[in-house]
Amino acid sequence: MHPCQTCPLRRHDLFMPFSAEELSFMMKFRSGEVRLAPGEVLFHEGDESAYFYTALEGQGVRVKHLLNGERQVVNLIFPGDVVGLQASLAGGASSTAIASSPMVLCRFEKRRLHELYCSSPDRAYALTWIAAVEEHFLGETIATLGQRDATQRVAWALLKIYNRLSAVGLAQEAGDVPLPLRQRDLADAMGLSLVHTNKTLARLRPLARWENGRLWISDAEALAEIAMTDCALPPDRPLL
Amino acid sequence: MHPCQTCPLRRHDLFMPFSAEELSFMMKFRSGEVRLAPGEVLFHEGDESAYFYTALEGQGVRVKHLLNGERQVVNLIFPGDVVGLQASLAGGASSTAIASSPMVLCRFEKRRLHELYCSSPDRAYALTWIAAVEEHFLGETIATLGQRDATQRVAWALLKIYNRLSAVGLAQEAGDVPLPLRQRDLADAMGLSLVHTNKTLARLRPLARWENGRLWISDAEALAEIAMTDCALPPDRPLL
DNA sequence: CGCGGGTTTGATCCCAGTCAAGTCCCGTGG
DNA sequence: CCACGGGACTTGACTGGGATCAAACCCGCG
Repeated sequence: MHPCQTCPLRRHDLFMPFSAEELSFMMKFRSGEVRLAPGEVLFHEGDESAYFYTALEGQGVRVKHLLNGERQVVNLIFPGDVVGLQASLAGGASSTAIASSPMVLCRFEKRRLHELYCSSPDRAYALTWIAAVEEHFLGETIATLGQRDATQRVAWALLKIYNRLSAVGLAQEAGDVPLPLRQRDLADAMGLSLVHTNKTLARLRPLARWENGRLWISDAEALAEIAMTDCALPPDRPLL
Repeated sequence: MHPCQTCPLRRHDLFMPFSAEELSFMMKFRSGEVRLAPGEVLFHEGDESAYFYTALEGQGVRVKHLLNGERQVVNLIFPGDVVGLQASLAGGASSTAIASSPMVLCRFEKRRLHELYCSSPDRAYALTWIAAVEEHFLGETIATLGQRDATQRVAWALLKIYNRLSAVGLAQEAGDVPLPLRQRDLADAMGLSLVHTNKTLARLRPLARWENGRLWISDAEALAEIAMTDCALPPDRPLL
């Protein structure tokens, strides 16, 4: 019994793809469990994988490599996330999945996906829903990379990460969440240099501290103010 | 009979979500046709739309608005694209869809989506597939915004646009494709200022020209060289 | 003819990338 | 036990790509 089946999973803030009920249903389709040590690779970009996964424990990153050797972290992998579904469907993984901390994942066979679509339309619908949520998030990331400066990007990322992790019950009493990544990972995710990311984190220190693999948010309001999350309505449109 | 039903639709370069056969099947589920004039809005971000669409003719953009008034163009809308599926599923549109040229779209009811999932698993599978492809593309966009400089971004965008449009048969004899957008749109898509986008386009003029709403590519190879599309394999991994 | 939206070009400034040290910490081996 | 080395983090100095400001220019249109 994994923590993710016992902790109160909710579709919180569009961040929790699977409910506990859904997860347990999916368990019938599981084809094994995968355990990764930090730095181990789940799949490489370009791989035509026969599997996709849901993350149960630990954290990782999905990265794309460019010809010049640069890395872009496309997304972080947290407990509850579905990983590699895109790769299974769209003919080859578009990114490499790497564990940042020890991970446990549940493995499913792409082959049986079609079976799932036939036998359980509701679950199939849920899978499409998950893809849609992912798409929503990637859109937000694009807006962040395209329009916000370094301070806003980092504030946005820290808030997103904190909310996502506390939504799956990983927040401790003291209000801190585990975040076993390197600053290099955050830098590559936000399209900033390592050095500048570091300096930005230093400036935000009064509002949020990230040390020893744990993240504290002391002033979420101020962070949100800085991050300037997108407005739901276009400026010229009357507010209701 | 719309051009998109007659022209040879293929799943080309991951860019053509619907085959002609699939499209005609979906036609049974259509609930009407939408025509938009340039500048008209299909849906606003935040809207809880009861519909989603496939684009048949014309082009448009999907934009996110930020609190400071900035715009981010998340994606372009071309004939064959599915629009608003994400909005239908993930509870509210994450972006605003606006027509750049006169558009014709086919409208579907979100309500009947579930029906589709029950009656035709294959089509349901195709829908998830479409979402996965979209996710793939957004990931590439993230890598572009995060890691590439202005010249690379513009070269990448022009190539993508050209390939996408010629894949749906919109290329003329002379090799030009229609691109009725403003430079402002490309700038907002690539996270660059309008001024700098313009200067970059000027520098790329020998390789690609974009005038009067039409785009010519004269040296695709050189453009690809500049764009440095992502490598399928991570650098440290043996090639096979 | 004048107006407004889109495009072009030049001049200036600043955010963030790059280079280069230096610190802290932990694991390894003499 | 301490010396050494390597990896992550920190900090300062310098530079440059792209943002910003400003002013034309080029249409189509009322």
